[in-house]
Amino acid sequence: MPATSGQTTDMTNHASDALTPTEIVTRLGERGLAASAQRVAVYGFISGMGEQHLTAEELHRALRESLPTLSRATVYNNLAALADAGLIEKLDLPEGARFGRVPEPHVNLVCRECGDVTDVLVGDEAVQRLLARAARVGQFDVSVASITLSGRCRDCVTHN
Amino acid sequence: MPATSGQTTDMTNHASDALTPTEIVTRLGERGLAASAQRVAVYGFISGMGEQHLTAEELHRALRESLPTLSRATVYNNLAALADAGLIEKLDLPEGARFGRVPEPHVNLVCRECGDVTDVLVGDEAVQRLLARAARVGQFDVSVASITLSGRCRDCVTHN
DNA sequence: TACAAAGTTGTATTGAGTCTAAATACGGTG
DNA sequence: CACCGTATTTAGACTCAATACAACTTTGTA
Repeated sequence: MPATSGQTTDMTNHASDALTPTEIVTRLGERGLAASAQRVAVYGFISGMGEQHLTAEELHRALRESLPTLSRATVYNNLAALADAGLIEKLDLPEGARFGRVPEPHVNLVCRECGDVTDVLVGDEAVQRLLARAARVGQFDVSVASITLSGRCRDCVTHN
Repeated sequence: MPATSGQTTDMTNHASDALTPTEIVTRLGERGLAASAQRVAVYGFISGMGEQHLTAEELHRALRESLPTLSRATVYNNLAALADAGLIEKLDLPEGARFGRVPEPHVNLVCRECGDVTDVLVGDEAVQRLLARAARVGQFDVSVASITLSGRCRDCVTHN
């Protein structure tokens, strides 16, 4: 199964909306996170990544090109710290976790056949109301919300 | 971290709405799944489980009491088959997958501190409309939808 | 600059989930 | 009911994403 095809393309990372180094340092400071070179690199890379969702290993490989001594543990540490702080999104999928930037409220579409993960933006109000109600009824202090649909993407439906 | 506390209590499995053996066999047949003793046991156990969500290992341990030779692989095989058929729900969480019965449209609340997983039923229409829109916009053939909130449950908020 | 707290590194280790090949059970057919 | 092809089960070996550890380095602050 080509579980990861579709995510690994175009690692070149020059999306127009990548954060500037200054913005990155500021945001980290706001959450009480130190601005180590490694953390800045991880966050910067993801913030300029587009809609893709990459695995920790893929990010490690990509980041090692500019930071050759970057360790696997550090990548995992920082992904956890950034996700806890709400600066990036962590997706728990059957084949392992994937990480991406945090866009507007959205729904994740995961294709079971090709493994592709895409986002669909949805109207704010509907989601917010739904989630707020669930949190209230369940007496829950929500920190992260995640909506995921799994099935077959358009390409896989038409092709097979 | 007591990651699994709260799920492992009361394995005794006598919820009032457990399916009868006949119902189980029928439902399996409808989806083209053979009614092996092991599969019937797995499905039967989960259908009578209440709102809990257990790991594959927890289910394996519980089921072994009545089926001592039941292998780990078989539990995994059947959980995958049942989840694919939509007869049970699979939840991909950071610490591993958990399985439960499929109730009405609902939101899963996952506590990061005690690991507890609970469901909140939500009005059908709101969710359905939201998911339908996402599927249409993303040109996606949906088979499973999952809404998960993570944060702190009421007990953990008041206790710490 | 100096110091405690936070972060990093590389390696060893864990453990959920998968794979394999041989044995067995299922369900339809004559 | 006896048969056969297919699906399923089993036990154990194996994979590899993710974590733990302990020594070392950097960051933020006074």
